[in-house]
Amino acid sequence: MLVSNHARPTLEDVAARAGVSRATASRVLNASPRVSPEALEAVNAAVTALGYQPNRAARALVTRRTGAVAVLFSEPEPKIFDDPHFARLIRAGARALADVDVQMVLMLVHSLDDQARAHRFLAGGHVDGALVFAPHRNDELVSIVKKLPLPVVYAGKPWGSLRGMHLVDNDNEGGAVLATEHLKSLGRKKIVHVSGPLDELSAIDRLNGFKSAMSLDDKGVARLTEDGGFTREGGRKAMSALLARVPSLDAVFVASDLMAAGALETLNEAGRRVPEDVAVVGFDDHVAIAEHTSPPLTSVRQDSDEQVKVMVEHLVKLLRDETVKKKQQMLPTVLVRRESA
Amino acid sequence: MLVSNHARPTLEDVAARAGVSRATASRVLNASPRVSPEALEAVNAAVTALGYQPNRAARALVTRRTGAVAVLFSEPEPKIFDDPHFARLIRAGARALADVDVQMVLMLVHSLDDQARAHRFLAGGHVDGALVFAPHRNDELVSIVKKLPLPVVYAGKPWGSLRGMHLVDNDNEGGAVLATEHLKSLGRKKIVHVSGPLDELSAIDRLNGFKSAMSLDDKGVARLTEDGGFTREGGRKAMSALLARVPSLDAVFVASDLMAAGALETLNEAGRRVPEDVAVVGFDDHVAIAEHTSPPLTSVRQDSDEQVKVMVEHLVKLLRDETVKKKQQMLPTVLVRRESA
DNA sequence: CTTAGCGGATCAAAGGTTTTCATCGAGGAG
DNA sequence: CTCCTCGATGAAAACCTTTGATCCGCTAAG
Repeated sequence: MLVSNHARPTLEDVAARAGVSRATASRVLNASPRVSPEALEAVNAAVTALGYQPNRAARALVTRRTGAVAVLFSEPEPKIFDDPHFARLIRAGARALADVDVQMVLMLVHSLDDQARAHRFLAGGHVDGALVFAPHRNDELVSIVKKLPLPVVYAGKPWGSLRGMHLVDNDNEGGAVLATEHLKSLGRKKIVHVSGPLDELSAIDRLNGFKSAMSLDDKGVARLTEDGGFTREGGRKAMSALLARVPSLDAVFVASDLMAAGALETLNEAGRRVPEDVAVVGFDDHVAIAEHTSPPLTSVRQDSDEQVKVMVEHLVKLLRDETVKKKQQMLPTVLVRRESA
Repeated sequence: MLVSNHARPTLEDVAARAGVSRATASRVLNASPRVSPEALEAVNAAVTALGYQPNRAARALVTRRTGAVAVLFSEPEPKIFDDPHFARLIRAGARALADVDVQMVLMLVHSLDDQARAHRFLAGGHVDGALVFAPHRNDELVSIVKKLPLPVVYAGKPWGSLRGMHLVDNDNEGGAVLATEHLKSLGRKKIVHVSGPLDELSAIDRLNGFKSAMSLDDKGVARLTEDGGFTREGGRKAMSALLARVPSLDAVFVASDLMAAGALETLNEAGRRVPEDVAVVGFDDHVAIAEHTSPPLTSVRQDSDEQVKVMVEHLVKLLRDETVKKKQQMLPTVLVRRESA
């Protein structure tokens, strides 16, 4: 029967009820081997009887670990968070961390103030580790975090030296090759590319994939690609520019689904039929977008849920001081065929 | 100069350096009035010199407060989190909580397991309070949370009795009236409504607003409204059903922008021009949607950022044991005109 | 001159857990 | 029968902060 006494039971209470000392009770809770079966059972019984919950603060005080990790999103433009990709990452993080019973402390970092706050927070020892999403070039946050004596796992490659950093990346380059090869296999001859902003490494990797699959030199790249800034509107504009520059184009690989949606609008307005006149492949395979364009969008899938899951597993290992075989992991991408190519 | 000693400085160190006792140093940090100006200055100097950061665990242990609040999203269907609305709420929450220096612990609650985990967590005293987003009918999570001796502020009206509950709601009913009156003022005679799922109170409130603005009885409601389930696809289907049932309709008030996007597609396919033949008003004013439909969507704006901000302010007051004048607050909605009506 | 009052500082306890070290008892070896 | 070993347990220290009780040195009132 649950005691409805207002004060929460303490380990002392549990020990008393089980007829053992506080030390033994603690050992049971922490699954120490040096405890007799009888004691173990008695303590467990007392725990459930009293509805005992360890006091996190007290535990943290002595163990010097908090049982929480920070999840940092660095993004200078707040509106980018309307991107469904962001929601997906958060959801995946929440789930994966909950599964291992770790608190998720979410921090969104936009301004310099936010950076300072994040720094204080991380340096203050309020978390045991961090997951960092910082895709942009020369992000100050990365430099800050790097200096801290704190286990960190990055999503994708942060800008700068990767030495000793733990990260989980999607195979952006491989995905881009996949997409481009697919277009080539359809017999397309004039393939162009709408890239993401080149201050993000994922965009660069995708561009590089396109470049190598097409065997392009820098001049070719300059002619056949256009930056769409990872926005829908940017996708529209980039597509217009490419149509003007390469009127005979018959296929386009677009570095994100959102931009691809914009590009499709432009192609429609220009009277080009998809996929008859122009084949289109996107990237992200975000179903909420890809399934609702007309026609539905063929796209490269990167499994964000998996990425975050692997990041969490990786971080947990670091927290447990286990050795990790590979500091930097690469996740495969696959092509999902719909009607646009 | 920062001491690069690996161990973090403690209050004891600060006190020693300032030439006062630990107690005095503590009072300075907590802005107690009973401290001399000299002591205050000496302590502050020591704090900055050492880069001292209070140990959260130790503080939590003695004060019995954690400096963290939980943010709970209860949603049986995980995919709903792809809804941009969700990202917006999270972003607003992160910002508002960071501004008052409170940790945000995010929990997504889908399954019964998740509920149990949330219960353990909240009952375990790991947070000082909670923000709860649980729009659905008879959500078990609400009953669970209600029983806990924990300050909680709800987003919108949770199902069931509202006695003594703290909540911040948008004026859904008022917004629906606004939308409907606007359509009437345009001279429209046959106005119909695509509602949200009627197991969400926000959907019911919007339906009620429509009902009262149109002076409908239940029979009228049954004929002129259709449930679109707050999804794009649902919006399409509901619109089809309404077109079949009321072929002469000349306006529609749709209870969410996402559904409105679907409804617009259906109207296009049916050859009805918007707004000439059918005027359309949405709800949410989610720019990423409303500005990209064709034509751009007139919509009722509910300011989610503001809602969350007010929720946080409200919760903070509860945490400080301040009295709150109004337990239940209602935020106004406004009509944003674009081209669809 | 004594004493009450007061501002300001210190002392010490409390808060709940983990963990080291010592103790205790039983069982095996000599 | 005694000595050792070893496994299980308990006592107590340590983690760092807040806070009520206490104390000290002065001034103002009686």
